[in-house]
Amino acid sequence: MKIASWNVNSVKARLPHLLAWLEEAQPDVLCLQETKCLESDFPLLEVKGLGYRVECIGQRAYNGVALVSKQPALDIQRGLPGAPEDDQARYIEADFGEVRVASLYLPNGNPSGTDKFAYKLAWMDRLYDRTRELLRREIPFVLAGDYNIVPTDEDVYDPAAFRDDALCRPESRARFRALNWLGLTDAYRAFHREPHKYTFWDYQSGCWPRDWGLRIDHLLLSPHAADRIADCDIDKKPRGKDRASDHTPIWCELAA
DNA sequence: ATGGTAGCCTTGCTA
Repeated sequence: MKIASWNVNSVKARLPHLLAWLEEAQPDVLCLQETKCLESDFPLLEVKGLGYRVECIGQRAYNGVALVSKQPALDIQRGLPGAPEDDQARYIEADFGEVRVASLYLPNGNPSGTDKFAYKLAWMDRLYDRTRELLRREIPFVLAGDYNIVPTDEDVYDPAAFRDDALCRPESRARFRALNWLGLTDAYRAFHREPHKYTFWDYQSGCWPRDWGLRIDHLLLSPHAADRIADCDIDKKPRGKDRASDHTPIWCELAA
């Protein structure tokens, strides 16, 4: 079972690249972030034309997450529990066979020290609580998405320049570590130890051609899912296309 | 030299 995650930075602007990647990579479940459209505006027909189903939550212009899958999504959870007043479209979770998959778009949180940063930390606390609830069920699950967290200084091209960035702040990293210490596995790091491997390259300043990137898109696996992991990698090809997203897909393969 | 780019249905905000 192949599970992937990709922040597409507008599903409508990225539709040709999305369709091409689905055809080529053939994921069983693809988690999308920053779809940037209402659910009613998601390009369903084109995606369904490739044999995929879509479950999504959206809002106008910002955020938006989706689960694109070959088999139907069951027991769908829309939104991250714990804050009924939070109307940002950043979390959706569902069962695909016996594996539960979440597509999450964690708040960026910049600038550090503002209400946006506080929202990021509070959102991470809610994700921690949700993860504990899922672990209690003792099922295989994958938390996939744009975490907006650079786990260590080996995951950013210029650690000094990003020291005070919300993606690198100690408060952000501590919460990401706490999540991992619940017993989750960073799928990429289970297969690749080399530093300075990235999933995001800013549009500005020639970051892509210089390989100035960040590793901020992650697949975190529950123990039962980690037992089955067969492979994981970052697919850099989509980032090199014209009119690319600033993120590129990451995927993992779980043995049957 | 505090720049640069992309996407939003915007005239600034978010990233």
